[in-house]
Amino acid sequence: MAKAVVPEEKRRRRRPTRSGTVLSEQLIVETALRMLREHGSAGLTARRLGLALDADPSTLYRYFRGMDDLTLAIGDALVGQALQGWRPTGEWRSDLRGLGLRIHAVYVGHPQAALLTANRVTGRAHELAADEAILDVLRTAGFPLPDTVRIYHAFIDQTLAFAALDAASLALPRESLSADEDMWRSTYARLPRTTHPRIAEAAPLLATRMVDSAYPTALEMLLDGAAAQWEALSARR
Amino acid sequence: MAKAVVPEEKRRRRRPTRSGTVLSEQLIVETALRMLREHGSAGLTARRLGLALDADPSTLYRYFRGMDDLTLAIGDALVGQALQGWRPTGEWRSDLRGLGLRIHAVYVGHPQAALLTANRVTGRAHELAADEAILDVLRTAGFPLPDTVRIYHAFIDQTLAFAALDAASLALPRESLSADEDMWRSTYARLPRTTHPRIAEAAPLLATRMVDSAYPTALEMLLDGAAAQWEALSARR
DNA sequence: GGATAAGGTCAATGGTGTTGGCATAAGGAC
DNA sequence: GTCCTTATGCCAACACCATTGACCTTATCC
Repeated sequence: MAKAVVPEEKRRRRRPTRSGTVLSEQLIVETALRMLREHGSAGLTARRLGLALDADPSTLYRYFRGMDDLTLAIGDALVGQALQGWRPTGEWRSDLRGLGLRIHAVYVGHPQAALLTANRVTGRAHELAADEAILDVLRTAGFPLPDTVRIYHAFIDQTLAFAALDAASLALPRESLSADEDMWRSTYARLPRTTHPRIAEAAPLLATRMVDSAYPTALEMLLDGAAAQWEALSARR
Repeated sequence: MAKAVVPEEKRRRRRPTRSGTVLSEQLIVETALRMLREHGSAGLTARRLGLALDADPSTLYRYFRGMDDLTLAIGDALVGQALQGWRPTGEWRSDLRGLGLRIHAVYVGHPQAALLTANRVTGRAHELAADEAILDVLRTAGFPLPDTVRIYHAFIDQTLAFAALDAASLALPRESLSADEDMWRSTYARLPRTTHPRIAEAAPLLATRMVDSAYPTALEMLLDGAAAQWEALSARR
């Protein structure tokens, strides 16, 4: 077996599978995303994916070096989806806010996939495009290079970190096999006031609060910090 | 086989394994932590853990309901380690800072384990104790219940989210089997200026910056926000 | 000292990713 | 239109995984 995988743009022969479907990198990733949504983040297996595609599992290795490579491709597809149709307005603050919320929203919209990919560095095309876009927004706004890099770092890490965490809390309760079933109701709300008074008094509020994401608030605080820096800069000019 | 696992405090008979070692929940978790550090986050398997303990893999099921249950126990051990020796000073701001940095530090100190556990809700003793402590700090400081819950939510989510992300970037490069090998040097630094000008110009700075964690900065901003709220509160009194 | 059952062990089941060898048909050359 | 090359799908096999039911040994209690 050839160790190297033929890159998508070099593919010429499109031989249909036994049952007639014609494979492609895109079709495989899309099917994988659907399977993740339906079967949970542990439900993506080579055999099942082959079954869903009406193809032998080993065929996947003509398109990806392995399941890990496929995982990275799925992650990059999410980033690409987030960037789709986005255009810079020229106002750095709303541009960053838009990018952050878009990325976060797409990940949260595919929680099972996000769980697998949110803390991976893919190095693939869409991820590079996103990084380039963020850096460009900051540089175009006039931030010096060191500030640009610092803000970029905080921004992208915060976005991805919250995306992963929020995805996890969305994905896990639906995992049919996972034992994490609504821990907030089953455990926290039933703690006796004598041993855990603070949790007990806060339990009702916690139950409603913990469902929402803290990301929008945290993002706005980060943008506030960047804005303050920009003010200091223009004052010194 | 009994479906129920005998809880640690109920264990009475301590029968040594064939090779003489005496098992316990604590010993298993400690061994698992060591294996995670040595073999990476995918290197913790029942078979290998059994081998390391000189016991049959199936013995583990006398102590945990399954590998997932063991994972939660590992996570709770990390939280316990973070809380060990911590005492509230009465100054809410430094108390929260201390708790956040401690939790983050322990997770980052066990990256492979953190990767597995950081976005799980264990509902076990140490996690409950940590939540109780955070809530108590805020309530004792005089925050009303709704504010307490909101700040608690942002604080714990941000801490765990960054812990997971930072752990991932620390753990993956050492994963022997993972293809993610120093992506920043191998891919980002070699991008041509023509297609990715912003990444190209920032590459040297990025390479040094991206190694550090953005958590301390983000934590301080969160505390600033909480302090501003506290000021507004005391002004209204 | 004997009874009881906790807890360690064995063997088996059905799942997983991955690979080498093989067959077949797609598409270029003429 | 026919032939050749080889890309690409398929099959069978391998080594690993978690989990479980039955068995047996021995620590602990009375």
